[in-house]
Amino acid sequence: MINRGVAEIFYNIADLLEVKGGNPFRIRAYRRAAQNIEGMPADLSKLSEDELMTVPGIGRDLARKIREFAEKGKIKAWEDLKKEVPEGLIEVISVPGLGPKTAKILYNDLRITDLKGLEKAAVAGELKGLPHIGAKTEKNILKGLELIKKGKERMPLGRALPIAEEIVDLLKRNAPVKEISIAGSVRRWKETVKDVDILVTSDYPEQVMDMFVGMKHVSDIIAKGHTKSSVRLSDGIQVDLRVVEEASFGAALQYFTGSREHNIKLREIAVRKGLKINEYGIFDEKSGKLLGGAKESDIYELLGMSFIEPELREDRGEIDAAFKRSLPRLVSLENIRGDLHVHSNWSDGGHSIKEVADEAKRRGYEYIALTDHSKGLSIANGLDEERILRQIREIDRINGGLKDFKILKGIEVDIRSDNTLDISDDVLKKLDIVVASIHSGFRQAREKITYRIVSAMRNPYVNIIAHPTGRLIGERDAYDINMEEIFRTAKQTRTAIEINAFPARLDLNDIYSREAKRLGIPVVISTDTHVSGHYDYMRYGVSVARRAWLEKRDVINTGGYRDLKKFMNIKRKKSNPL
DNA sequence: GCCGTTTTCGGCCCGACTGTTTTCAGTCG
Repeated sequence: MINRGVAEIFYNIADLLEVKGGNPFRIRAYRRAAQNIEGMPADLSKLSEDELMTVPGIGRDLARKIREFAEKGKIKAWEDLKKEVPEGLIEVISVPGLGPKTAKILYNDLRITDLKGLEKAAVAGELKGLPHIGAKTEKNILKGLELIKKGKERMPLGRALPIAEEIVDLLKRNAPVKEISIAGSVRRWKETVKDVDILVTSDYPEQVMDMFVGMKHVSDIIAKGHTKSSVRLSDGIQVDLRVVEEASFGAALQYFTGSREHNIKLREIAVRKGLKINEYGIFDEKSGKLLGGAKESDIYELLGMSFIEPELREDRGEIDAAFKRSLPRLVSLENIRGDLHVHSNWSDGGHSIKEVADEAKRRGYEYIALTDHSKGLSIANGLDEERILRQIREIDRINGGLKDFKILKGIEVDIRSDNTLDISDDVLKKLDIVVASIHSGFRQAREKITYRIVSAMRNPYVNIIAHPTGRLIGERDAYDINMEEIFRTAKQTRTAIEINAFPARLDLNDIYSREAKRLGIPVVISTDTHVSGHYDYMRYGVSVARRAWLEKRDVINTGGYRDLKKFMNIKRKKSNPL
């Protein structure tokens, strides 16, 4: 799989060209190609030049470069470019407020080629006096350098969304706002985000801005204007607030939700139709007449397409589908009828089985699968065969006292490093549902780790593979596995793949989940709940499914208890024809 | 560098804010 490598090279070429001051559209072309490659589950190295050219954003030239990389492991044009431009300059333009033009001046006039040199010159006060650089800019550059040292780049959605919701709540209560909405990548539920965007309408924009920049946790006011302000909170996250007129709210919401690529495409289409879109509305190009923009749907309607849900706005085919009126009806949180990955205090959960069940029922679920850890995870007090049998009896007893709710007897069985499961089939077959997952040996070779998962799926009692790639966002990469083979086996064996809703996991991710749907592989969305508050994470799991274009029928736990039992039995019957 | 029911060449989204500037360039989203 060379996709990741190629995408990184294209991003790098774009950065180098930017520092060099290249054609901005050429730079955009590289970034767009890189982004599209990242969103592709198919292995690039297996595609011919002509096949590559069918990928949006890849033409003859980039197709050749990809083939070159696939065959020789390097790209000459990139090697040449690297010789030409000092690589440290890429870091230099990563300093907030410092762009390619300034970097060029710094390089030409002061021979600054990296962050170290930049800091030295800034501290010495050598920057001010250069064209377009004064004392204030120099100070801002020093500030930006500090920020980089703290290493605040992208943060997981699980951290950004609660912050966004808190600020929305604060503004609603304390500022004269009318309409208010989260926008940006948070509204698209992107798994990591760079900043938080909030949009409001108000008759008193100045008051809203004052209130906003005066919030308790604001450590830095980056900008403050009539319609737009930006602050940095003490934990490093940047929050942007925009105030618009009510007549523009929809257009602004559309615009500030992005993604950038999605918006650029829409605007290009608008231009071709003699229309103009900006954050204030959608206009007739010639007369300048406002045609719409109070509602977000105005934009899509006037372009002649279906409304596109924010989660789909990544320029991954949604615009074509919206024109053809063939967008999916996305699965929603309300569709979820139970949680199939839940822990109790029998292993490392925080509550008793009864408490875990009561909480799920209170939230409107019809069932849960109790899937405590198995003995391989001794650190989590995993269950051995004997305790599993005891737990089965205990669940039967509790189920007897529950109305309109079922606890499925399950286990999160450990797939050991030697491919075996750590619980015998004799015990697994007594359970309603078996979830299998890897908790050790992450660094094994690709073939080996793939084979472990494939072996688990071939076990007739294993229904679901939990957190299939093992990644922890921002902490640990996915283990090196052959997803194609895993998907193939999942399909053959009728084993479901989990979208683990834990915000640090979101595993499968959106791209693989979309591929799973394309291949017809059953998907479940589960929270991996350890304490009752974790049930709240379901919305993150659903967001991954929505970003993957999944519909209700693609997700097993949107069905009722009977459907669920039916799904589990298909595999057992298939494996045991008698 | 990509792309085409206007185009195989000449386009390529659009505006806010800051800081350095007397009218605008640079950066950002």
